[in-house]
Amino acid sequence: MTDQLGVTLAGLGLEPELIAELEQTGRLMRVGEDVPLISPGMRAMALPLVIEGTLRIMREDAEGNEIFLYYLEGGDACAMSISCCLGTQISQFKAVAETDTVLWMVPMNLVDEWMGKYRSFRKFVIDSYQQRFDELMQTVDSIAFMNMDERLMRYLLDKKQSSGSYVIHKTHEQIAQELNTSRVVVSRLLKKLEREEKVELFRNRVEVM
DNA sequence: ACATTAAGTGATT
DNA sequence: AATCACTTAATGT
Repeated sequence: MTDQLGVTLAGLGLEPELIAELEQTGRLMRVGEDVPLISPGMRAMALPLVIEGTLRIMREDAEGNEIFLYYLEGGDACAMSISCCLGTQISQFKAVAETDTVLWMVPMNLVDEWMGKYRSFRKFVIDSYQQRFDELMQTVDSIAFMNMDERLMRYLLDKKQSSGSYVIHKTHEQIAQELNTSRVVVSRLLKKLEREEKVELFRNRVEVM
């Protein structure tokens, strides 16, 4: 078995001492596809670093309506859990494994300590925060200013990029839930995109051209 | 063969 | 864009 953790950490540009600490104090966690990692209201005890797979980050209201926000991929840290750690400690977001995912969980108290101790870690956290913020703003834009068809197309392309595959294994119903709209609307828009030859439709599957 | 789930579509608001 | 109502197609038992 290859040391995927080592590979991931090496790509982050961190000090060797920090990497050693990371490897010593963290623990491995596997999350199966569609298994929720955290829901709003839960307390985050550790900072998840994605080693393999993808996490889907969503906003969810009390009625269970949810909106897709962005994906976390290999090498990404969950910036929102850092805000949990430094602030209220209560999650405002929902994270679900999009595929089978391997995570390296780092205790929150150490995250705080390392921010002061290691320059590279401070930069990593801030950069990661900046990246998430940018993605979040794109999503805000798409919800506020874009039509549903543009939003859908953006969602499909986003998914394509994060998974590295043009095949999307989701039902119209699932897509509708993530965009917080109705299945009928998604079906209609997908059909339109198919006529424009931007996608191809199958049962339980959408292929992006 | 029957039930269930996914997807397509017209009409209405 | 949302909802209803209905149809058709695919899949599971």
